[in-house]
Amino acid sequence: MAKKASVKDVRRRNRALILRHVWLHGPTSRSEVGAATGLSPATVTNVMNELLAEGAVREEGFLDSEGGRRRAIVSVAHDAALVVGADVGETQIAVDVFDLGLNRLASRVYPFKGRRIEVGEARTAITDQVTSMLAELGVDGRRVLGLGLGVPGIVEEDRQVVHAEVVGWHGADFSGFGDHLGIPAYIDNGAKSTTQAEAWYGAARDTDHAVMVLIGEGAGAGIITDGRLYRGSSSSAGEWGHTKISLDGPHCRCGRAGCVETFVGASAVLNQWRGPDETWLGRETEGVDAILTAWRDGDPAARRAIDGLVRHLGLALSNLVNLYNPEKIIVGGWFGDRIAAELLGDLQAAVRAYALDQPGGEVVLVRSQLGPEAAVLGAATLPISQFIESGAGVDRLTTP
Amino acid sequence: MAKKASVKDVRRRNRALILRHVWLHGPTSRSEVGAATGLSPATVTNVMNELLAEGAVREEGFLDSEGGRRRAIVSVAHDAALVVGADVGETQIAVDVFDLGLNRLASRVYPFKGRRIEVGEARTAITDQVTSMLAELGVDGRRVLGLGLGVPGIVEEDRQVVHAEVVGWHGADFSGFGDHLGIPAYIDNGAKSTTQAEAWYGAARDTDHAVMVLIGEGAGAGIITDGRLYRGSSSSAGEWGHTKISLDGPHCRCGRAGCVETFVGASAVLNQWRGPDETWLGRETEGVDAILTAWRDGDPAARRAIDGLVRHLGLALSNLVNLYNPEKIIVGGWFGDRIAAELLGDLQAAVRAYALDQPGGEVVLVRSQLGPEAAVLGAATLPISQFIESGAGVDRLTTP
DNA sequence: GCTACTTTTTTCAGACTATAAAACAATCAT
DNA sequence: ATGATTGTTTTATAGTCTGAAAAAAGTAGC
Repeated sequence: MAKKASVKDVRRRNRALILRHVWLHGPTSRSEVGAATGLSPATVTNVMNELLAEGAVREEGFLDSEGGRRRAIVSVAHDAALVVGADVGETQIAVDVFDLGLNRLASRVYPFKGRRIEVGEARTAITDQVTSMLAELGVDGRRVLGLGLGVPGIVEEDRQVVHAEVVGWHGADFSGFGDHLGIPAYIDNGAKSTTQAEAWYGAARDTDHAVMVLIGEGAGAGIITDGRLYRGSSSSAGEWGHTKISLDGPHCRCGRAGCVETFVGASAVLNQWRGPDETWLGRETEGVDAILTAWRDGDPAARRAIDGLVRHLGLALSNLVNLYNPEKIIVGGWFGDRIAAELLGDLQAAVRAYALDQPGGEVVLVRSQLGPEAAVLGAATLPISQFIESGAGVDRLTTP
Repeated sequence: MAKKASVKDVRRRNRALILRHVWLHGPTSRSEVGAATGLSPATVTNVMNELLAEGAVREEGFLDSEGGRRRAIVSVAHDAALVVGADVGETQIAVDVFDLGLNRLASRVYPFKGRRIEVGEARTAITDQVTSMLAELGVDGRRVLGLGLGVPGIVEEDRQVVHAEVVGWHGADFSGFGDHLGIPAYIDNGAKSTTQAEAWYGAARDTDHAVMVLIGEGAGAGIITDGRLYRGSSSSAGEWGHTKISLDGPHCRCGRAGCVETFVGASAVLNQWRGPDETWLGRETEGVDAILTAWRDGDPAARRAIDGLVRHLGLALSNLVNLYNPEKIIVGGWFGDRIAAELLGDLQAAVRAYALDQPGGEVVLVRSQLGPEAAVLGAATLPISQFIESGAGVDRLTTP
């Protein structure tokens, strides 16, 4: 239930409010922060002085005068620390190192195309990459604010345990991960962290209520409510890919039938087109190029397959619309992005047709803005999000 | 986005915290409130004195000593004000008057079985009933804390506009309702307010994450997250009855096809049994008795129909499990209650089979506890909920 | 260069909060 | 009776935001 409040919570919350504004809308000025947050100038000054002293933000230069005293520019102290983002995708693990302004300083990829990856291998691969990248950059682990990890499946938030039936992870334990690197680790479902990235820097900027769907081989979703990621009781909220839209549809890799994935996933659509005999393993992207070309050329089988995709995806999205009533749906993922490029209008029409009038009439479909980068970027937002929401009470910043 | 905080918010929140505990777990004592909320004894005393002075709570007697000073009993000041709950159901409007302890003081029903009710008629009926009930009780409107209204369809919270396609209400305007009665009116979707009642007094007591489904002719749902009703961007969250589990299922009264309602609603199941030629209009409850009897007697057609119901409902519920990961699912509504009485085990098994292992393995299905009373009771919780969450800053209480 | 005005930022006093510690109150056990 | 125990209130203190006043740093006109 709800927790008690004390005066200290007020400061923590207002610190977070101010810090978030500097982070997402900065560089900015004190007066603008005051206007945006509703806090009095006195409080803004007060809090900002704390943040400056702690090295979380920095003053750099002035804005031109508007007839009076110049506004001092405050921005994130980019180089006060580093963050690491790692994303366990469908075919590779990507690890990037960023500064606090989320500028990419280093990037590595660990591919495992065409096979499953075990938990142990994933842990080792990430640890090795981070170690060597930091060594290359000549940086100590203590200068890293945190390591964000995006993984498939359901993440139990407190226990750091991952359940990803479709890749064979049953209760995979990630607790203590990052300990021997000396870096605090944060873990979340990849679709959720990717959604966070689009919410901060992409198509869902300044949107209070949005749903992002990520479609590749599988399908995932992230839900933004009141400007924040909605997690539900144990972070399983949004396991949309395995909600069912048919009692007896195609067989799914989760062991059940009728899942959304089996209708809108890339190879599902390819199989609809050319039948289950032709295997697309390892060359799904070519396949998708091919079907889209065939579709444009009027190939009847491709038409049928794409038409079926639009209808099933429209229906599956309309369920999210009825249940969450978002202002926007962002379509992403490598396959989702290609579909959106060609079919956004058709999809929008299908969603309108299937959803109830009121929520359906208000929702707008858009294509993801950040593309493939969003996943790693999103993972890196995990430590930063934690940093901001906690009110930045961390001593990992190098005070100048 | 998030709002700024000030010291006054601290008080408001802690007042709400204390008041909620007295309301839901009272009668109680100051020390117990302190233990439950985590607040210091000093703060509890301080806040409690305010609430006593304002007439929101009352001291009545003492608990037996446990080896030291006796604990003073504090409880809700039952007769400090009244609340009215009104529920627009599928066949009738029910209006009840309660005291603040939610003891029923008067009750009225306005039936409209077998036809639709217009918005204007509903408004008039409710107004008339409330007026005459208050007159009968000899109470002035100013002594009423508020009027809670549960309606079908989607309620836009701020604008007080209702969209209920299935009963023909398109943008029905309820703003200003209650004004000429001199009573503040609060309106919400009936499934949501009913869920609130079960969360406060019924099967979802002390449960942080629960989903309640209400099944009658149609189907609705209410979602409890972190102990509170989840509303989404404009209160449409939980429009489960018109999510779709088939592309080309039976025709729905909302004008589309494949809706959950068309598989699990009462007459849908009856039609499955005896075919669409036999009409059950006006005698659905008899029909349900009949099919359940036939099912127990082993009638093959009844078996098929009930079996289909279990599978479709299990699937539809599993989608909610995957999306919200509740600890409990409460099955209610007049038809849902009968199904639950007979088939809860089968339903639970079906949900487990269709949902992902992790969320599915944890969820428990239970039958609603409050029965048909829940709807009106839930409507009455709307003003009370508002009263509590606002920190009880209202001058409608008769100070003794 | 000087003055008047504007805009931004800081300082300061005031009003509220929660809390820890101490005091007070009321009861029980011996 | 007396001391221990439990519940409640009082008191002193530290932390919070805010409005008003002050200060800082410009611009514009002359």
